[in-house]
Amino acid sequence: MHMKTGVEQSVYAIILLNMLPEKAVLPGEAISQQLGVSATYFQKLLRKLVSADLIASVPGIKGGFKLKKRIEEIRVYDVYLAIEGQQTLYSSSGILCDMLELREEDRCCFLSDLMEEAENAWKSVLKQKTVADLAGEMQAERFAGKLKSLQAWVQKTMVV
Amino acid sequence: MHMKTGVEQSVYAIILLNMLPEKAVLPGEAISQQLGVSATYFQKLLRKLVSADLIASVPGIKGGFKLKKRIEEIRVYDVYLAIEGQQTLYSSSGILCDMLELREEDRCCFLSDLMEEAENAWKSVLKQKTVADLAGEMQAERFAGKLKSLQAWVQKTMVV
DNA sequence: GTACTTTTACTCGGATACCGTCTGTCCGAGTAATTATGG
DNA sequence: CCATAATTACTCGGACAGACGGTATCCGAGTAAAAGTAC
Repeated sequence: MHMKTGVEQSVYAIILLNMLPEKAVLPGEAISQQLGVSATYFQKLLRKLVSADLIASVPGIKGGFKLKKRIEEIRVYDVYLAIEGQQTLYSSSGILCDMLELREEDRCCFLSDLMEEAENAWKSVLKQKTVADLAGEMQAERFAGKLKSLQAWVQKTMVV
Repeated sequence: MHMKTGVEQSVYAIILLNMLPEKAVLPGEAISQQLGVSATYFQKLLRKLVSADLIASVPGIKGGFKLKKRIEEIRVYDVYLAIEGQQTLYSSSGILCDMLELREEDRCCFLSDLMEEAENAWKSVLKQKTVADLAGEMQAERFAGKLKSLQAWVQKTMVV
């Protein structure tokens, strides 16, 4: 039971894309290189973010990716959902029902109810925080220099 | 990202063991048979519950398992911890630190903090509910007959 | 110079392989009650 | 009848095989800008 690595990668990719000026895009390979992750695999994740309508893609030469929403409108939960899908953390295998030999209409699972409640508590934390909140925490004084380097890299690497 | 099936199995095994009279035990194979799960694999899970001090084992002929704690004192979280271990749901791969080229002492991850907060919210729900609470929900009128059958099976199957 | 073709560098989606973890099986060792054996 | 040995049915822990999902790679197809070509 472990979260996929793609969620972390996606969050920071979105923060990178947020440094782009209007109409500019970043190629997928450049992003993955900056993040230090597998290029071909990360492009699959980028496509998931496109499907989830968080980022937009531009095909062709001078193509790449850019934000579709403002990061203030992208909750961490949205990124999680885009990468992990909407399956629940827990799914009952129906042991209780089998033991009690319940009919179809009587099927129930007290454990499922509890797990659902727990999962909702978990999700609600992820829904309260936006990627903008995280980006804001990076504005601390001690990161200023490195942030500037990153922005310079974006300016240098972006196209159009 | 999915919870192991062993958690559900363990919870209902504990509820079964709770039907035992003092000093009686249930063999591992009988339990797994009642739950309808793989016998050899489930015995591994039972040993995890023993290690976690939730149940006690009696070796030798006429051996088996019985509760070590009262189910009022066993939180669903304890069962989860016994089966899944204490690893966190999320662990940072340090992408942010790598991008900002932070020194060892400056390492941080805002995402980790958020994920930890979310995980704590999730855990707290599982800590609030005991196995006794779940067993109590099974006392509903419509289950009375089947519960009695289960108890009869326990009486028939237990040893000592 | 303009219209057309070719090249280039991207995204897109599927097929496929790798690898770690969860699930499941098997075996030898330890344990304790029962049964068998010998005096 | 009593003490000892063998049998039996469990737990214990490790080794190992299989299934599955996350990770990673590769390829052909589509797309659009740029470069090249013909008139």
